[in-house]
Amino acid sequence: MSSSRLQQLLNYFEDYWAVEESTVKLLGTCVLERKLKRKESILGEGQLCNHLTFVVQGILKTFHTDKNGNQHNLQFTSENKWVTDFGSLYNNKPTELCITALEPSIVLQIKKEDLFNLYDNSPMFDRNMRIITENAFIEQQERVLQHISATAYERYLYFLNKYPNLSNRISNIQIASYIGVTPEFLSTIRKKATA
Amino acid sequence: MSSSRLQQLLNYFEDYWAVEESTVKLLGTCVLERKLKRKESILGEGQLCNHLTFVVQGILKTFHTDKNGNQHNLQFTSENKWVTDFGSLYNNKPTELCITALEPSIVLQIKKEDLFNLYDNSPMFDRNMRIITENAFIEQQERVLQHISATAYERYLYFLNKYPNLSNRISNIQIASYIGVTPEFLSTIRKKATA
DNA sequence: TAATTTTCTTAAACTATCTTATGGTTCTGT
DNA sequence: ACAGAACCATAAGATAGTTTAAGAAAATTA
Repeated sequence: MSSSRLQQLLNYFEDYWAVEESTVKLLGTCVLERKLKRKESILGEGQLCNHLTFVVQGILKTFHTDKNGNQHNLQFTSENKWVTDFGSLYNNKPTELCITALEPSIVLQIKKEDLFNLYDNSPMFDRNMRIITENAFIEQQERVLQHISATAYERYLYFLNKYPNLSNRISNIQIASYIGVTPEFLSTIRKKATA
Repeated sequence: MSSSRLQQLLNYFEDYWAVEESTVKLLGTCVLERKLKRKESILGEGQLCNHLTFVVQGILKTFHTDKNGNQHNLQFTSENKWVTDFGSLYNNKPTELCITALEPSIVLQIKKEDLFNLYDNSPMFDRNMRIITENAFIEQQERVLQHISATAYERYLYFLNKYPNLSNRISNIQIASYIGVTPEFLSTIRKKATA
């Protein structure tokens, strides 16, 4: 795979801690590169999630399809962010989520076994993943708070403010699904927002 | 402090991994016990969160007060669960949350400095906290999914099903605040649920 | 145990959000 | 560059949830 993409991952880690040479080597041997077309998935409903995925370029959406066939976006993952289904990855349970590229994308993936190996061989890698997960938790908690306390209009403004670059790259249908309203209602919200 | 309460914490950890003797000692020196009356708080809005807290007995609620003075419950923490404000704890930011006892409670607390010390001296403790955080993340993600895809009635049934013991100990006002509706509307939901 | 506070319910009017439908616009793959 | 698909706006009628108010039941405190 392109060494520049591995380098992007290493640069990312270096923002958190001084990566040991042994860990750099380990990553070099186990990191897999994958290119995705628009609409291509790296995880589908009912499958086992076997990878931790780092987005080098592009945007992925993580969504759930309910019993009526409606999709609900849990998360967008863009450059230098991680995505996986922890529940499926750690508990060997078939996933109820689907992870799909919204744009042509490039990702790096670490297989489950290799991930556990990294945890065991690099306490700093382990710690780093704890910190990343803590930050992800804070973000989810903030989202829950919004849903129990804010109106759809406020949630939309918050999204625009927090992800200004994403809102230009993602269709309103995807954004509507993320903030939890119908595309039609987002349309009326947008009129109000620009008035 | 009562050694039986420290023992409860150690038993909890032993479910995850074989705790090293050195870590047991460290915990013995740094774990603080605190008794809480009903309505007493361990964290108030605007303060810095300096502790990780383990509930030995009782129930705590973590809530946010919005600009209109309304409270919104993010989390209930009962026996053998952890609670803290990660955002405030790690980033030294004043918290926007409040953590308050719903019942007379007993908690064990680890100060921030002691927590970091534990992370450094026990990679297994560090790892354990990663796993606990991952599980907390999964739970929050499930909540977000519910709010973007399920109706208040469905969220209530889910809560009853997931926390059957909590729903008997907590007032409906607190539950309404947790699932994100007014107490009045929860009342109409309940009528439907028992019909 | 009595007094006080908190909780739960009901109902009516009101607001936010959804559903369905229609038509024009903009993307996307070939 | 074209054809098909996906996207966006608008509007009217339906549903979900809130607000306000008031009274009864239950829990807490003195």
